[in-house]
Amino acid sequence: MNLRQLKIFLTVCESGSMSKAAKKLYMTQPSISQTISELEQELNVKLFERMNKKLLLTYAGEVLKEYAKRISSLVEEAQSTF
Amino acid sequence: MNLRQLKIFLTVCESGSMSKAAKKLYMTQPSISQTISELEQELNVKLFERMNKKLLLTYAGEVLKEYAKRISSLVEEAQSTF
DNA sequence: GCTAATTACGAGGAGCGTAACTATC
DNA sequence: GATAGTTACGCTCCTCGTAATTAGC
Repeated sequence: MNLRQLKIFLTVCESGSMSKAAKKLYMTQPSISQTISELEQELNVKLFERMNKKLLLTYAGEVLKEYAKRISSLVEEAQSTF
Repeated sequence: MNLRQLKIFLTVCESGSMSKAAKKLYMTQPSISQTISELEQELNVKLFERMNKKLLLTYAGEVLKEYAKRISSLVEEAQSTF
């Protein structure tokens, strides 16, 4: 787990789709998809339910999302300090 | 800035030297040194005062250390959840 | 002379893009 | 057939280790 993954995960959560997240982050869809898969494998948990072309956060996903938000804001705060 | 850098920085802070941090992290001295240098360059701030073979945290270093502790513990908490 | 830190450089792996495929609307 | 996601693959760059250098005890 690293900040890059958390940032991408958060963006997917907020935008509701990988393609939208890709645009926001100026990345491609496959890279986003791959990163989410890696994160799921590393944590050994499913973060999204892939249903009918719609991404749905699992409970684990919701939990991680809250951590990701707190961690990211701390990091941004730290960076803006210097 | 990433979690790897923060982890290494914290270990150097806590152990008081790069060589001790290297042992703790099962890494080599040069890798530690390089990572600290990168962090200083990225944040454009000096984190340690190199005096007489002794590493001394600067004020900026102290500030970053606190952020690093909070961020790292959050990350560990998140990881231990899954 | 030994320990600690920095600098230089090369190898291996992570991360991203392109291309191709699958599937849902 | 258009949009969204996954899989495959290659290239680039990051990260680490080894080797060599500098400096303080």
